[in-house]
Amino acid sequence: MSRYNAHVAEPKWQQKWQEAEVFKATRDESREKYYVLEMFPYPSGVLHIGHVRNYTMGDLTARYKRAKGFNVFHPMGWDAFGMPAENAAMKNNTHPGAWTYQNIAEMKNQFSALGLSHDWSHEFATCDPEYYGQQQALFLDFLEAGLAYRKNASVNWDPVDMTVLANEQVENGRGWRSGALVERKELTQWFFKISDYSEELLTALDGLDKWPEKVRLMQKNWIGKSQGLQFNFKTIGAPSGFEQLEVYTTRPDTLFGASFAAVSADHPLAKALESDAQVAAFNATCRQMGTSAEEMEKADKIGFDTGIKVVHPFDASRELPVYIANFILMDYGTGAIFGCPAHDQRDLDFARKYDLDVVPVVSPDGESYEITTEAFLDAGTLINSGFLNGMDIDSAKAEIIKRIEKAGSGEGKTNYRLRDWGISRQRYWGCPIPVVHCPDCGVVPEKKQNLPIKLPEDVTFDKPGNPLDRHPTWRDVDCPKCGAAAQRETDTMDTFVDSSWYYARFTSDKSDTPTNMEDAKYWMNVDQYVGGIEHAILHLLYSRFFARAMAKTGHLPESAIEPFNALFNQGMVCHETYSTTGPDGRPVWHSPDEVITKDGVTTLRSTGELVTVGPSIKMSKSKRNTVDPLEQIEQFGADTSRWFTLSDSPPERDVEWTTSGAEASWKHLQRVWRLADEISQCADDAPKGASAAQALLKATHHAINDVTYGFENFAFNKSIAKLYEFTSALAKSKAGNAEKREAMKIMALLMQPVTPHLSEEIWELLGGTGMAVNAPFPLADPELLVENTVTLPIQINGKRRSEITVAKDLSKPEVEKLALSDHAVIKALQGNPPKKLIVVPGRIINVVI
RNA sequence: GCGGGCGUGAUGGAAUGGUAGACAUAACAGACUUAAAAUCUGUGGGCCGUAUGGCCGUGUGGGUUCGAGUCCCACCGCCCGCACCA
Repeated sequence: MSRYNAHVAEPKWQQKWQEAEVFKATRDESREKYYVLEMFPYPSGVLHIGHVRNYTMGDLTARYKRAKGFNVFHPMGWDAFGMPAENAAMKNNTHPGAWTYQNIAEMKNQFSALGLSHDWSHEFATCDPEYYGQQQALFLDFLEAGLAYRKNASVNWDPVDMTVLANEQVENGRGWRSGALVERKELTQWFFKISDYSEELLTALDGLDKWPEKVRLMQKNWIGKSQGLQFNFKTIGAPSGFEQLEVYTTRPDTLFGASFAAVSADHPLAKALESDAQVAAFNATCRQMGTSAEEMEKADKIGFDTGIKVVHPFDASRELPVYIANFILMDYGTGAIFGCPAHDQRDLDFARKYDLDVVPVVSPDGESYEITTEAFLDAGTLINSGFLNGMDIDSAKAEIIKRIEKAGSGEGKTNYRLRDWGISRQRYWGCPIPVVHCPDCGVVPEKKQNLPIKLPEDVTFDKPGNPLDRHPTWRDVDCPKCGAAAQRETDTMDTFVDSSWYYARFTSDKSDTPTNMEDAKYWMNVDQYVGGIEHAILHLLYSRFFARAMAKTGHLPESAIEPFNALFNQGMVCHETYSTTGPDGRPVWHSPDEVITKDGVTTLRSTGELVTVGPSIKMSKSKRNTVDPLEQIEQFGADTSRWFTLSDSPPERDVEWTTSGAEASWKHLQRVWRLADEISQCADDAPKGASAAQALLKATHHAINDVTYGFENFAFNKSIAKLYEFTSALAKSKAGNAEKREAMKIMALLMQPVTPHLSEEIWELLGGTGMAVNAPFPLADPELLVENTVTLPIQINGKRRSEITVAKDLSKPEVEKLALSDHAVIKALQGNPPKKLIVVPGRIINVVI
């Protein structure tokens, strides 16, 4: 009996697949395509166990769909720009490019060891000039279409990394990489006009029915649509140019409850008043305030009374004080509000502090009442509100908007939280923004024939900041328009730009335009996208915007504006933690291979010291609870890792990596191999018994049916469970060897998307035609899934008491008769008729007494 | 604060409103073995009972239903996202 040796079999089959180019996809209009894509990795140089899970799931889908007859497109590439390369360059005195391409080479080897069915012929890295040159072409088209523009904006500035950070890269007021306190800074930056698509990006979410509900909701909240009224107050005592103050509100119905107005410290009015030292000092205080969650929780509402008043639009006798307040955001609405303390908690807190009026204008019962410490936010009837009295909130909103619009001092307005996407980064290792700054012509787009604008090779990272900025021979150029001495834009693009269209580039990666319409029409959209939930908003929202912008500029068909038909977010891989107590009383973490568990006691291998076993949490370097996928492959082979990451836990949930679980997977695969080996060594004898053969056939088709269901529905753990069952059934079967051989061949094909190498070995051993990877996926025969008899549980008053086995299509009256003659039922009825008798055909019987 | 999700054996988890705990892990017992490993077989929610069997059981309390892990209401706990968004 031979033992299955993964270390020999796996490289062998990987090579055979490669030689036969089985995963190479070519456009073929006569076949239905299926585009499977996993979020492409950052080439850190190290394959993580999380990659294994992500790419195994995508690979399973790709292999399964291939076996189902689809023309599967499964490309792979590298998200290769970004700061780690610059940091490595600084640390090791290398070039970011050299470091990156070295990592790519290493990671590609590690990926191939997993036996993934990628079509590498489309491979690119986003740092290839052929890729980012096309990205520059897209930028120029976006610029021409008005989708890219430059403006002065207040941005998050990381003083250590010396670059702008996106809002999401700021955590608790600190730069996510450097940990430095982030500063607000006014800079002229490039933006993409994603806000043009706010409404469309929101409404189109409804159509993404194969996306997780959670992701759609997160995007919806992120876009943050609100409907309200934007209008002008007349001011009294304001500086020249500020005769009016424009505010935004979603509660125009509460206008009669207004007791103050407030503006942001960054509002033009607040700035105009800064000649007053007190105002300047107050504004400075506001700007310094932390933006972290706890700080905001604790922060008091503070305000500065400017002495300016605004006049109530419907009661000229009422004048409201205008404050500068720390809780008003400049970049939402108009940066100015009116405060209605009775119906807004913040306004109430503020009013209590500065002793302002609190007048309820919405009442639950139509009667007036006192507001104490909590604002009233529910629905109700308008009171204390002149012409609005007696109306409900919606009518009152409509009425106010109507009157304000009639008076010409404002209009109903929809606002979105989503802001334009700032893409300028003061970094070297990114895609250069292809424009030139000319003293005479201003901002001049680079000519397309000059693309790509390549990054210079001769750069140093011995100083902080952007090396492009201090690279005169690269920076100083002639103006493309007038030829005068000018300077290149030295900012590069946010790396999220790179990943916003790579899926489209894969469809025609050699094209000298960003895409090729014919290819894009055939291959787009991505039918199944697989990746982590951490990209729920940014990457996926940016990609949705990009696809629309590319359609508008003629680079994608209209049908591809939602680039990902289906999205799946896989869970993380977790592991127990192991710690001992160090001399300073703090925990010392140990890696899984440093400890040993025997008889339920976990100790250190080296010293025998007792180890505290912590809960299973996300693998991280700091807790040292990582397992190295390469070591796992070394020990058990890739198929075992693939099998284990898919078993036990549902794909969307976190999976716990245990040594025993990995070993058990390995043992099971060995068992399958042994079974196949035994079958291969027996002559095909005459059928032993028709009933055993029939039972095996039925078990086989149930397995086909159930495994298929799991593969189709991202319930891979259930498919694995069914494969375990099928293995047991086959091992115990008394059917003849010919029947067992057929069952085992079907087993190999069912397992092929999960354990492709082992499947090939078994397929070959049992004389399958060609390679298993090219064999069609088995199809269940519906005839073999139905049973002739069915066992019906009998409940008495909803509790299971007995069961009867009857013919599948026995009539309901017959079943009732049989049920009533069951010994448990007779005993329970004691001669009385049942109150009710429920028979659910093929399911259950319930006797109510 | 707002929004969303989840609570099932020692553990990961199964269960179109219809026999709760499939499958797997850990554990225990047995077979094989001089022994171990490997392999195979079996037991496996709790309590009572020799047993047929009975009672209880899916975070807690209620409800709908012939029947609830599943649907509805309230509460408790945990997790995630957003957060001074007017």
